[in-house]
Amino acid sequence: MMEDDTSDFKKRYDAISQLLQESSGSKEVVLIEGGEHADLSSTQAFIVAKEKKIPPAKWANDFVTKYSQKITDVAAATVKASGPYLNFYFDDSYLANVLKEATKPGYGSLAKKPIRVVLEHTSANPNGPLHVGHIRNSIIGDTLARAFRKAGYRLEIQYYVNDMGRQIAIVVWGFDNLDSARHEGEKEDAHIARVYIAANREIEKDTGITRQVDKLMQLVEEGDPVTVKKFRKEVSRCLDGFAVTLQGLSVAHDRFVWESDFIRNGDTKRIIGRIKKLPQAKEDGTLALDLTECGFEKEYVIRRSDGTSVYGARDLAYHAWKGANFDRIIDVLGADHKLIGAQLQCTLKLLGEKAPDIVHFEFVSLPEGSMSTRAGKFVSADDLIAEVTRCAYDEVTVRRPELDETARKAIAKSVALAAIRYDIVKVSPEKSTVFDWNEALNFERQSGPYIQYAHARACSILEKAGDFTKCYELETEQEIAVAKQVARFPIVIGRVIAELRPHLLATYARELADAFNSFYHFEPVLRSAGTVRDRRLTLVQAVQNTLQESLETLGIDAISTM
RNA sequence: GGGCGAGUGGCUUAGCCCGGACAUAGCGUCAGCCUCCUAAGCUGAAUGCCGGGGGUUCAAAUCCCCCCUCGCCCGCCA
Repeated sequence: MMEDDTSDFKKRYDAISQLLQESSGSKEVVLIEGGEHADLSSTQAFIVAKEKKIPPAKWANDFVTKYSQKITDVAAATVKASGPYLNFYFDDSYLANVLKEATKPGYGSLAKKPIRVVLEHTSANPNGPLHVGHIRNSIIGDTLARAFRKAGYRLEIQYYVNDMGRQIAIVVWGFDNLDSARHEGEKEDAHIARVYIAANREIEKDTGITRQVDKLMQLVEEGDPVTVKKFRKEVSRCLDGFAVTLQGLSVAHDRFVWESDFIRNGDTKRIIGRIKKLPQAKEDGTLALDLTECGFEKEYVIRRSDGTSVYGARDLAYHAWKGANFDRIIDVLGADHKLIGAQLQCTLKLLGEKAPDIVHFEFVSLPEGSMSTRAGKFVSADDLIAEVTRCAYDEVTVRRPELDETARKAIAKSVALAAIRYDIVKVSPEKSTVFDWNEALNFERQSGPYIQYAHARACSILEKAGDFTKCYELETEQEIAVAKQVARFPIVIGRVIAELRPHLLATYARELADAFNSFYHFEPVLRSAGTVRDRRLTLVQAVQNTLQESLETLGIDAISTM
């Protein structure tokens, strides 16, 4: 297992960084990834030039003559000046060490940490099936969760069930008042959506229904047994439907936390009591908070004038509970929750509670406009999975006609999952997207199946090779380029965690596959002999293992044939 | 009106937080590559005032200011 703070790369980085600081006498040290130029690069010369009025290229040259030996001694690297740029090149032991680590199971795992993290994602209202917008939340959240576990954290994944919202009250009203029998073979969440859409149409025609819905909400907050039971029943049925969808996406939760529990157990009442005592509290029929110090113009309402709590109050109770049981809280939320999320963070800080880190993602819309469960305007995740799986099956059938149907179906299922998850996770969360069937059904480059294919190719080579002696001394440019990509994996895992940006891993996996494919076409493995064959097979094994670990962290099956 | 996010070749997209050496890749277009380890692949070509304008800097896609366009939010809904 790789220790993140003692890795070979980090050691060399730190040593070089130290020498740069020493030589420049500057507080600021610039040491960056060298990319195509070198293993590490520095533009320290420009800083020195500014501070000491020494021409940058001259300083860089002087550094090389004065520090070459020291660099070799402490970091096993050579340094060259390229004009004002300093380029550092690690010696052969670097990539040899990388290959040794990368061929071990679990490569990229970071040191175990005693930190307990709770990560909440998806948490969609149970009033209709998950659609392509919801699953952006699920996939970002699940990928992040997998990365946290890979990075050695203790993690619990939660789904916060909004079981007392207006939407659910509307659903319950629909079941009480409309023709609402389930159709033959209809999935439970789809059934609920149908009733929800119908109920909303009735509300549009007759606004008097709104009062009946309000009454239901009041009853549920009071804990009226019959009403509570009705709410629970429909919410549970919807969650059963979600479970099928989420399983199809390889997305798992450890715990479902019900919003109404925070009313029942008194937590909401207690947190309202604490909020009342805050200097920012304003009680005037309603209970509200003045959050101008956090930059919010409008008051944040906690309790209605009729004495009932709003969603925000329950959410505060939920987060206080999370804070009491975990060291760190992470929430994955849509961009529409930015304001409410910031208000939540601010209020928790005022209360002296842990505030969550919130990962926001922008909206997914359809070519014809934004999605709406109420209007029945959405592409459900179930339809997406079904359609992508169908296309994947056709594709497998064309490519591998010799396989039996069961095998082709199994591959199609994994390929479809890869296509969907990758298509969503590859885009940075702050980009709003328009759902595109062509993109979703594309299994070529920059897709999940492309990376799976590179992995399957590596598996195939290893299978045909049989036993071989490990050899860690690489030589050709292609081999070295691939190994350098392999080396980045633990660093990428670390960055995904630090920046809460899972798409970095998606980009990385694609780049590793690119490098490997290029190597594959230029350097024969099985047709080479002796140590050349051994070292290339060792490299293929490192790539196979790294791709497998990357894919699994992305929640994609690392299949060995396709 | 205010707040947040986005704007990168025809389309999609990385890089932006933390400024540096020819701006990442895919789709599409054009030209090639399967008697050879899986062609869901590889190679090459064309296509970019990195939304516009100022500024800071030796150096700006990246930092600062202004403007434009698009999305989201601004409820005693959740």
